[in-house]
Amino acid sequence: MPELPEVEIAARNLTRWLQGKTITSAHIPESRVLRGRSARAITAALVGRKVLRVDRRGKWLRASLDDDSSVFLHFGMSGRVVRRALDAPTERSERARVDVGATPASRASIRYLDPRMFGHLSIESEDIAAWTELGPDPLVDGIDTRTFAEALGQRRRAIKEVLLDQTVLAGIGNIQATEALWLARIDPRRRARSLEVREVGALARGILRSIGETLARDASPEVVYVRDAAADNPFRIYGRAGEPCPRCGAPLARVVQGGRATVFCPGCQR
DNA sequence: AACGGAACCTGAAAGC
DNA sequence: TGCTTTCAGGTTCCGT
Repeated sequence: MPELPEVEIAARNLTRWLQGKTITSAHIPESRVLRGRSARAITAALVGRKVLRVDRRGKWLRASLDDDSSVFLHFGMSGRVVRRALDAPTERSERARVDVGATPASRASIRYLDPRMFGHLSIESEDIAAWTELGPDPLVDGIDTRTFAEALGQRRRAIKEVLLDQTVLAGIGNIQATEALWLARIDPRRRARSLEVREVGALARGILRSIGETLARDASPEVVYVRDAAADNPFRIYGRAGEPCPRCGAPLARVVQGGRATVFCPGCQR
């Protein structure tokens, strides 16, 4: 379930699990998530390498290894990383596994799971275009309103669709775009270039707020009681078409833009 | 160049 | 209950 906040959590976890550690073994079956090299070649390139650091930009992860190569990982729609005991059984959706740790207490198995296989995993000697061509990352770089406004001013498409373009801002997905537009009271169907400067500012704040709240929630999962219905969907309007707008009470509407569902409030998003 | 739509996949939930 | 349909938080490619 990966937009920027989830990938940021994964980056923090991978840093804790892998930074400074040497990969003692790797188990990688052939699958379509692997790019450029065979499973066998990727496995061989990983074993014996130390992980120097893990970085995130947008929805991409980059693990720098001690031979100047890097692992690039993208979660697609259904990717995630987990830590398991060394002897935990292989899971159906397991696409890659590396084992680390020199001492018995520190040994662990880090696994990339991805049932739908829309993700990407590759080893590269240079940064890939998908990484270098990303726009500013809201968490890493912040959002400069002037730069953002200039980018939006060149686009004729709907603002919602433009927010999903990773070269404008990196890391925004369907949920964050939907939530941020609601926070900013902007109709997702408006052309990007039609936004006033103050609306661009409101949108930038909405994006940072939505990402920040999702991140805080994901980083400190509260105990959720089974009977608590709100636990299912923590978002303000995403996935809530037909329900009353939490701000003005009008029924939330659903439209499809660029093949993706958009929920918005016809009452207070203008 | 820019746009809409299809394609790539599996699995969970909703519908009948 | 069980089969069928729909939908999913992403990206890329293809034809217009």
